[in-house]
Amino acid sequence: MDGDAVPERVRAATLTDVARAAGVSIATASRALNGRGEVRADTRDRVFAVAERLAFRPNVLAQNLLSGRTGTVGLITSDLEGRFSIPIMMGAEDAFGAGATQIFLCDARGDAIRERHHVEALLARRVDGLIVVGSSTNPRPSLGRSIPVPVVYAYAPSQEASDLSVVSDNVQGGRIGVQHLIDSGRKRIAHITGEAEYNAARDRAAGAVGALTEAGLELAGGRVMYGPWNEAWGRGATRMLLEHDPDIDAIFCGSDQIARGALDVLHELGRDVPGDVAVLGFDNWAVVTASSRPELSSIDMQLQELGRVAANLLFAAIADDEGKLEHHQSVACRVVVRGSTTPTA
Amino acid sequence: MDGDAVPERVRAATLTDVARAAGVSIATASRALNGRGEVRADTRDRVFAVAERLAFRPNVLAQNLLSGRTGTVGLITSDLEGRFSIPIMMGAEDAFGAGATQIFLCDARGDAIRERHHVEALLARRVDGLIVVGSSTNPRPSLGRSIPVPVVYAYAPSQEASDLSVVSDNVQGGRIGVQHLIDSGRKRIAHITGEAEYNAARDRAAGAVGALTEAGLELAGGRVMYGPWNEAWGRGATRMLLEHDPDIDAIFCGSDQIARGALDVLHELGRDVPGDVAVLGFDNWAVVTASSRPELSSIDMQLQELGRVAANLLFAAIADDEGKLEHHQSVACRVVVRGSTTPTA
DNA sequence: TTGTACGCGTTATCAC
DNA sequence: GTGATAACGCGTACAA
Repeated sequence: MDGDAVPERVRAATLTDVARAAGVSIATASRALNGRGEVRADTRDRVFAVAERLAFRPNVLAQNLLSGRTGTVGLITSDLEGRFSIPIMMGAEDAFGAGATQIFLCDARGDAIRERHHVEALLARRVDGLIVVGSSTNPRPSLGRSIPVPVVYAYAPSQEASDLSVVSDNVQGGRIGVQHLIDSGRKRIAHITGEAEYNAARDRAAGAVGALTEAGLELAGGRVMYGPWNEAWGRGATRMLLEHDPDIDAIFCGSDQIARGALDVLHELGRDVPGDVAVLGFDNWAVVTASSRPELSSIDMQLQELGRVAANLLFAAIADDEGKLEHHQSVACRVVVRGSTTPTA
Repeated sequence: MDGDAVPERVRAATLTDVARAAGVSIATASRALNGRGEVRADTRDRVFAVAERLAFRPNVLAQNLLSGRTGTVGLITSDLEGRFSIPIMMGAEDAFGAGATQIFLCDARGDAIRERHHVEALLARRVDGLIVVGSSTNPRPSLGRSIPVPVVYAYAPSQEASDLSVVSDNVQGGRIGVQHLIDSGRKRIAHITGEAEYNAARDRAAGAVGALTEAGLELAGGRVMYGPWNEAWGRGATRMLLEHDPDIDAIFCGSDQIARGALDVLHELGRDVPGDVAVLGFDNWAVVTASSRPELSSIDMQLQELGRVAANLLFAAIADDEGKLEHHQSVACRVVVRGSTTPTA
């Protein structure tokens, strides 16, 4: 009752199976398949044919046990929505190259206990290294020195200066945002951003104010407007701003969601964007930028690039055993221009 | 120059190290640590103390090589933003329990070649099973029968009926959406949704229309309005709807983004939500629901639960070798009520 | 060119 | 109660 209807799964073939079927020793089979040493051409072909037929896949576990390296890396995140960690993971995947290294993704859900637990599990699996992705840009506690493999902190740096960290350059992000607005002819530029408790907010503001000062301009509204990271604050702050300073011609926002709120209020009040007022966001989050009217210009943190850099750093640390690595690296942001800062052609 | 300043990493301790340090054989050490067989209490304590001191972690690779099981599962997604796969992964992580099973996350980026590649890499790592998360709810090609481990298709079912699939019950989702609107006193209910090429759109529409018919009501607007899955369509469709049928009292949308568009237009036209018109979304995507005015009621697909179900099914398939499993499972949606369908107290 | 034998770190099965 | 020893699947010196 089972001959063909239910194709039962067969045990995966081992090198021994291949060797036996090809009528050679496992050493020869191994050499043939790995291209090591000298193997006669027809022997090699026979082995390959058999391996193909049996769908032989070398047992990576056994290889690892021998080599001491697993070709796996753990990525621990606390970013529940995966908004930051997914692009970072994709970048890391890229950098690790075609399947040579695979990534265990773990979600600590902001819980230190759970994080510790995942670290233990990953170490038991003998990962070659760890990437820890923070949930905000604020420095986070180090996992400590007792970990037998290299650790790279991505997005959120470690509080420990001797650890390896890769972060976004938010100061530069703030700077190029303002530069873009100045370049498109704006002079009265305001800055609405998130909570001052976040380094991201303070750094972006510092960059923005710095660029304004260098250009001999003052911040419109008189001060950086810190508040919640949401649309409601974007709306509220924009209203306050326009009341106090009706002739502003650009609003640089610390997040796309804040910018979205700003856009909505400007629209309600009949201000033309970008004609009267330009609006620039931060994060370049497609969900928000694409659905705004007009489409939202934004600063992109290049998280995928950040993932690549983190992966390369980890890779180097694994290989060099922390020879001479740059312990703190930062990834530059770039401006993505859309209709909210420049008139569409 | 290196005694303490640069705490060089040490090789991870092995069972042999522990045994030697404790002055026992590796067999005894193993027994003591695993609680197998009889070991004298003080011997056990000594072994534990040494293991603790050396930060001994059993090499899972070696254990796996012996047991033939790795306690790992591959999760392959094509959902670039991770909007669906992240909650599904979290659910799976939950179901697999505390660190007993770990998940390799791979992003195929919608590319069949890359997917195949990841499958191969995962099989080489001897994962115990595979979860494949689709990017839409449309049935997707099967990975085929040649895979030596169980495969569960999540979110998007496999085209192959004999494969294991877990999906959201979109028909039921459409049904409970309409029921909620009827329960809150609505009678002229319209339905704006995504592209008809998507099963998700058609299924939700079918459920919605079914529930209306059962209640003796007709669909306002005369037909299901299919269109792009974005805010712009939500806005356009809502305008058309109100022109043709000004006295509708509820709009059920096939996605939160479409609903967001509908809300914006209603707001522009001075219609009160939910007083004049109720708006109900689908996906319960916090980013959108929380930033809407008023906050958006929505249908939740319970993706985390879906992940749990998929993981349990996979687990059962691994254990039972596909004994008597329900090959096709679906997860019910639920209504999440917020201000856009019921007046806030 | 090919085969034999060892070791990677565990667990399990024997003896003692 | 404890200690040798054989697996697990592979790569590789070494011998043939």
